[in-house]
Amino acid sequence: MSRNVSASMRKGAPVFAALGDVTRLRLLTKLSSGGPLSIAQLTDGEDVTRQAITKHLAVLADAGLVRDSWRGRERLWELELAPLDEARICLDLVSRRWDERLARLKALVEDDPTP
Amino acid sequence: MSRNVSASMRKGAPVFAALGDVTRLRLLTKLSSGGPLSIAQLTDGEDVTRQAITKHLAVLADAGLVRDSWRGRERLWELELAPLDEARICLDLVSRRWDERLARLKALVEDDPTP
DNA sequence: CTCATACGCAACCTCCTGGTTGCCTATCTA
DNA sequence: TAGATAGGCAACCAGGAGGTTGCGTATGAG
Repeated sequence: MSRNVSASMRKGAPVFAALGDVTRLRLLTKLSSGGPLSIAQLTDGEDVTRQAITKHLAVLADAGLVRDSWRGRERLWELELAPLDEARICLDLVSRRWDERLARLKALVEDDPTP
Repeated sequence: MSRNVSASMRKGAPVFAALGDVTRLRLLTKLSSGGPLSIAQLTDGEDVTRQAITKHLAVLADAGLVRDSWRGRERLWELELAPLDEARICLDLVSRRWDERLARLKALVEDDPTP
């Protein structure tokens, strides 16, 4: 296990899709160092509407990358690291297979002085 | 350097976007262990048209994730690892900031027996 | 109590994405 | 040389993504 490529991909793809937008990445970095932040706080500095930010947060939440909670009239958002690790695993999977293939090729060339 | 968050994000976002599709991820894993492969070979086993695969490859190429070369009438595609590393850096950046923040909070609580 | 603030919901718009089909060209092979 | 194979190009389509505006409702502050 952990070698199940197709499962790792199915987990990774939605996360990557969520990460594939500059605005959303910016939101994540804000959250990574900024504690739980309200939508208004997250919108601040961005050049799109609060509604747009809300939608982006929904996308991130669908991918499991953020979690929300209410405090009074504020909706606070917090980072969730687990999916990021999942994504990293997915990247490593591809990189490792590539390295293994290179090693295999190298072995073929070196270890075989023609039969 | 390497601490420039916004630059890392601008590099990472297009890569993530390219990775955010199961078909494309599958293509990458095929390429990661399968040497340079032709479009026909990459289409084989997939449940979409050759044209669709061609478009996916174009997206991957735009993100720098694959490279192509011609051999006769075949167009061969090969994996390119560099952008994957870029993506990993981007993930690490977020994770690290999060960890640093946690450490900061912990220090605040522990090191401060109320003034 | 009143008003500003923080947010949700819904409608709407435009543009991109993923996919298809049809047709045409180049190359390999029998 | 004829036919199969590998691929490009262009048109087309449905649906989703990202964004906006307008309006309504809680909650907090003065």
